Amino acid sequence: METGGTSSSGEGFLSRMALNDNKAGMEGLDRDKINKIIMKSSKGSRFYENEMKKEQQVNQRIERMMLQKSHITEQQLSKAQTQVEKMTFDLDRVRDLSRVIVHVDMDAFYAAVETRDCPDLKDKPMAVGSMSMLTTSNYHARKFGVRAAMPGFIAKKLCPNLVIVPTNFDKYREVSAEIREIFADYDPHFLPMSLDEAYLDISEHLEQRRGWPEVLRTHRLRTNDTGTATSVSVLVEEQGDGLQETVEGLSPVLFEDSPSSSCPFLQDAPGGGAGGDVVVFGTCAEEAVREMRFRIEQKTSLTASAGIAPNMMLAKVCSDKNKPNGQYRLPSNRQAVMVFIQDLPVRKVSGIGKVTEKMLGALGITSCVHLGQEMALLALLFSETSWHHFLDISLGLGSTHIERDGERKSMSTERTFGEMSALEEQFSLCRQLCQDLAQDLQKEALKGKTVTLKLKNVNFEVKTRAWTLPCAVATTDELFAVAKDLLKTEIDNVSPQPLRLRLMGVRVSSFVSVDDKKPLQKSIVGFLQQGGADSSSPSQISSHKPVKEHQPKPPGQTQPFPCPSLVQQSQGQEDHPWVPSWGGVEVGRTGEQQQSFFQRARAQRLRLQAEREDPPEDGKWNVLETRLGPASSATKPKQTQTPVQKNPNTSAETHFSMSALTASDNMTHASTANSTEAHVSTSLCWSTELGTDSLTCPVCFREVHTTDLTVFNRHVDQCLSGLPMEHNIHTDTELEIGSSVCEEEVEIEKEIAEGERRREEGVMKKGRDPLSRCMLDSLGLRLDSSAGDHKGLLLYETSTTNISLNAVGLNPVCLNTCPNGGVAIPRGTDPNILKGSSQSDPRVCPLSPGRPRPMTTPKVESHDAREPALTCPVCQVTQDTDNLTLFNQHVDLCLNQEVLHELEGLASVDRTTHDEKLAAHKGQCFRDVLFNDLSHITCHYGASCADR
DNA sequence: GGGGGAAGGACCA
DNA sequence: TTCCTGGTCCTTCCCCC
Repeated sequence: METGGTSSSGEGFLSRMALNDNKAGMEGLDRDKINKIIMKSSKGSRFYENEMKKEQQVNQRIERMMLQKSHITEQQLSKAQTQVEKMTFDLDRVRDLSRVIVHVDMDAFYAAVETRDCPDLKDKPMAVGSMSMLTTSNYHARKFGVRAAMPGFIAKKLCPNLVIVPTNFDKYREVSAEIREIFADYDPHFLPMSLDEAYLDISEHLEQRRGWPEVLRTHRLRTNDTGTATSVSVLVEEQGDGLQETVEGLSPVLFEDSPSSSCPFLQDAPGGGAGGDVVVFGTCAEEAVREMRFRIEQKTSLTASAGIAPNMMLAKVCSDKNKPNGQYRLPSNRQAVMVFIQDLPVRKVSGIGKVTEKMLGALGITSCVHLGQEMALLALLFSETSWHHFLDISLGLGSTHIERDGERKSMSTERTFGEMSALEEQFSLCRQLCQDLAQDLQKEALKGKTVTLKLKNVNFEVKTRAWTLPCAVATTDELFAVAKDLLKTEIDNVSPQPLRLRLMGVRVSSFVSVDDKKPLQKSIVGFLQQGGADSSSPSQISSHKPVKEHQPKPPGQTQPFPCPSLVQQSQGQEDHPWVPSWGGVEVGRTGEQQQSFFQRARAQRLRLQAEREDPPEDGKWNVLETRLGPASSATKPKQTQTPVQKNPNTSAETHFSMSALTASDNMTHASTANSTEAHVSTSLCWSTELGTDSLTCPVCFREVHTTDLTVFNRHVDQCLSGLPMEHNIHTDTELEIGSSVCEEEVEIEKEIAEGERRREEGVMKKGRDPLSRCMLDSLGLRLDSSAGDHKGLLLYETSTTNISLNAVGLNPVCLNTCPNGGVAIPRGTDPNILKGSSQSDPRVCPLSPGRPRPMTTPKVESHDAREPALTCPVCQVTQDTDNLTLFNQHVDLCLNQEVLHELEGLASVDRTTHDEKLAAHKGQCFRDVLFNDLSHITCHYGASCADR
């Protein structure tokens, strides 16, 4: 078949942009004339330039292929031929011709619906879509070369009288639902491919149908207002197994010459078509399909075409054979299939697009018969997957089993727009997309681990950037936390030039296993964010099973952020949906917002999980700083301690440095001294105060008498690190004081490193984990020597029980003896936050001195790890297992129940009172704010930290 | 060398 | 002036084990 792909490169235009007339109603057009108009309209545009680039890439691919072909020896070819023949024999032997598969496709669906609802359009060339893009066109328009996937403005040049009707998907969905009701009568498990198309396996229906009395195959003809019948269906007798081709009347909606009332067979309908009022259909496959199409037409006034064949691939091709308003049956025998395949152009086969067509064309393959002849060559030039597919096609093989309820692999949303360069707009859109996607995910109760950002710049170059997390995410904030970092990376990559976008999309994939698809548990974080954008959204912190997953390394320089933050945004961002959260306070026109301790702790947990799966190369566990990946130079992330740069596109009021966007990720980062480490500073840039001689620290709320943003940022870093009040720095000269804390951290790190080293050497004993000791020491707490081999985790945050205890490295032995009697704080937690309590009694919450621990998890009275039975510390029921994994799962479940219970209790928290108390804390140190924040959780126990 | 993630692209409706 | 959207699958490259 002569196609635009194989012959037009020398004709002065791009073959990939040439008219694709591989569509019903487009036969016999003046392709040259149409192509000239298309090229004239497109040439010089960015789109055209990009298409040219793509065309060159395909040409290069073909060149490489041809080069490869020239090196193939006779021996190789002969060997491949043997392989192909063997495989052909095997495939033929198991060929399944027993099923009757039907592919039904509505004729020019959207256009037909619009024409039905507006009969004036019937005689006019029309298309559905916009000046930017058409989704479909009617058959009048196709005569001008106007087709789906063509920009409206080009279509207008081809056909100046073209009427373009905007899409109305709600309407199409309604009609689609009506059609699907009919499909279900023939195959309750039919497979819808889109609103207007479906595959059905009618084998079972046909078996039943053979025994049906005539009355069950009789359908009444709907009449219009004038009493004339509207059907255009044709009835035919069964004709054995020969090829049957039946072209019928055209759609009454689409075509003027619809032979509706004059249809002769209605009077002479075989099998008892009674007086033109009713139609009786036969029992064979064709009759069943005809009946289906008849009913569709009677119900919707729209026509459908259908293909009947022994497999899906052939059925699809057959449905196109007699379009519109026709059907074609390919008999179920090998000979008929092979005859049918012989002259079939490869492009007609679903799965072979313009690129594959062009590549095959370069090898002289245009029809399926060539495909079979050159299979040995194809086996040497294409991947196994590809040539196996080609072999199937050449033999007329396809799927005979309609895959029902196929599992969704990904979900995404994307938007195309005019050029967008302003950062605020980009981040705002990014958040909007995340929000839309989160809603969609919620509808299907899905959560995924891979978040992908798709960007198309004004030159039509598409980039995708993905990040895979250790646990599944689904909420707006979680998605945005990742997406915004990916976006920021791309912005940085082109900086100082703006990122000029025309499309942005967000996708989630790597959905968690079916077991985890149960309705998502509401987390406390989500709960506390009532009033936020998706307060009802479930949170996806939960990961019952310990995640055993390889944490990918950043893909080279293009991935400056190995683990995008998962720090939640707080509420109150309506004015600036993209405004980042950082350090517990958010700044912007929306004012100051508190970020909960749990949000930060959660980010730490995620980091901890990541580290547990993939320890840093140097073998050290980061306790005090946010590690952003291996420190190897090849993958070392960018330093993003960005100085404030006034963006000319944004007002001073709304401008934020990009560094602020990631500040929240690094809440616990305490060391600003170690500049050689790959980390992101918690620098904050607060341009609302640019131009004044002092800046107010959003952590301690004090004025810092400096206009040097570097100095100011360092101050904020220090505050965020949780330094005691007396060490806070409020002038330029005082800044250096903070370094003493860094030394302390270095000491702790050293000890951790030593401990890890010793552990690796096998000299460590249970309960002597240096990290635990270090943490405890730093807290002034004592480690119970019987605590078992918990990995340095001291616990007190109770609300995160939807993180598996396993995931944070705590086993039931630890649970039993852990001074907190319950839940872990990941080891990444900043000890400085905990220090202030200076508690020596491990049974007392360090955050709430003098108060009982908030965690009410009952302790196990006695336990011996050697005993086969373990008693659940939550429900107190002895479990009939000695398998710790199973036991842990049970404890997880119990704890989750507890959390749900707690959530109910939380609902009664008096937030107003709390907020008032919080306001009173202004001016106090950040640690106080954190403690106060915790009162959100604890006050329902009657032990609010704020009361102290 | 195999497995798996990331990125890009082909293809479809 | 103006060229979509949402999804799946495949290929290639690269890193890690």
